[in-house]
Amino acid sequence: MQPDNSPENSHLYRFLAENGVFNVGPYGFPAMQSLCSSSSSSYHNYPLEGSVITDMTPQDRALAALKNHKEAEKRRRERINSHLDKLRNLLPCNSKTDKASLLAKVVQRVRELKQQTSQIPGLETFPSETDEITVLSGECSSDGQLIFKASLCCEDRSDLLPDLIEILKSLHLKTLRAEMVTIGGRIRNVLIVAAEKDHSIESVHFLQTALKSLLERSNSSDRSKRRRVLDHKLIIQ
Amino acid sequence: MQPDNSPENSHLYRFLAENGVFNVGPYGFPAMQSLCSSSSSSYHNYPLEGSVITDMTPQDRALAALKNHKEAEKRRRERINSHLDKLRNLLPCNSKTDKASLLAKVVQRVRELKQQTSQIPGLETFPSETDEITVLSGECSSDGQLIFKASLCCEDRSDLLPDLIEILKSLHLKTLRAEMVTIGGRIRNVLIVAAEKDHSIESVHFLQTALKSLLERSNSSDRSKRRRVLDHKLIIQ
DNA sequence: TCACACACGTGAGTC
DNA sequence: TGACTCACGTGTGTG
Repeated sequence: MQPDNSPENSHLYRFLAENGVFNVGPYGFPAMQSLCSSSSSSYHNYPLEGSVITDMTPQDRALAALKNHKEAEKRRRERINSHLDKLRNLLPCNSKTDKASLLAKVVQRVRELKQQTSQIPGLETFPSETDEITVLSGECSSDGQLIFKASLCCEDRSDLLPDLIEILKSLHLKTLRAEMVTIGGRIRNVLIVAAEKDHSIESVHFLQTALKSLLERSNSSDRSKRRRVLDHKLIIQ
Repeated sequence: MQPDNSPENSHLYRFLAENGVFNVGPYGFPAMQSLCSSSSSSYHNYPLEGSVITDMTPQDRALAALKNHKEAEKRRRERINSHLDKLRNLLPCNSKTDKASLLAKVVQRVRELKQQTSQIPGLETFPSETDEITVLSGECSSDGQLIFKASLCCEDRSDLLPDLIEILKSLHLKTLRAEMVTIGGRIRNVLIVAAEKDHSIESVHFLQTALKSLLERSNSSDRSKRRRVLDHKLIIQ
């Protein structure tokens, strides 16, 4: 913890004091009401808001900005550290492991887990009774593309595939691998797709919502008209 | 980037200069040979090592320490940031996502992946043809315990279970759940174990090596004596 | 202009 | 003692 007589703001304060611009407070600070609260409702706290805004000298403004900056930076640090603490609880390490080692563990763990989930040969491809959508982001390839896996499980219908292809086309996603398994009128689609890195986040998000609407369209269609589709397994690679 | 006329070391430098202790260099720094190299062979770089170590005044020592400190801190930052960059490539985000958002994504992703790997009902528990050991660290519970999963797949033998129990007892691991599946003379053991948080990392490591030696013991035993064990599935919960 | 994110150098604490 | 980590306030760049 920084003591109260710390040299923070030293240059500005010294300059301002030497030029007799204002009377400094007991800690070298001008008396200034802090409206900062611990409530999360207001993300931004303007220290002078609502109080004496009238006749603010440029020096006052600079000081207020500095104070604001200082507090914002503190909030930023707290945000980062809170996530690090979450990761500490998510991984096998005590609360005292340092940031670098923690992040090294996280990298290793994410790689492990990704490898594990990718090594599920049969189970993931089998159609289940419940509707599912998963869009799993993968690693970035060296040429700036993002490769990810999308899985969709729902009632089978004849125009599902054209709809799916339309979605992929409109999102400029390149299908590297497609696996389709149907059984008992249900279908599971597992796609390995490549997206431009620049729009990867948006693509993943858009694909997820597009698949959701696709699934809702399937559910809203008349169930009584359900055709019996021949069970088959199709892998395009 | 900090400009050369930055006020860094201002207090110390001013103090030293005002007391005429040394002649400052062109940037306010005393002329000092930096032996810092970019080679990774020497992790620590002592700026005055190998040069004029004789007649070091206390001020020189303080300055050298400060310089050392500054450089060490820079290395620390670089280490942390390099791990963050790795995570950026591991996740679906471009290189410009800020630290806090990146870490938020990482937390979310690790949770996703952990949930996925835990939801593999049949495949993971089925004995495979090859020997396997996996010790997967899990989340820390609120009371400071680390819960993790250990999986062992090898040839079945009558004294495997006693050996396993012995290992768990010696490592002070509490078995919360044990699942055993045998088929064709092979066995898969999946254990959910709790370890004290203080020794969690060591426990995970020790368990891994203990299981490895257990597996080697199985392999070195005479294969011709292999009994035919009745296939069964046993779940203790 | 200003809110935000980052790197930096530094004081403090820990082992 | 010194090597190490961390929080802090600050300067700077960006949108």
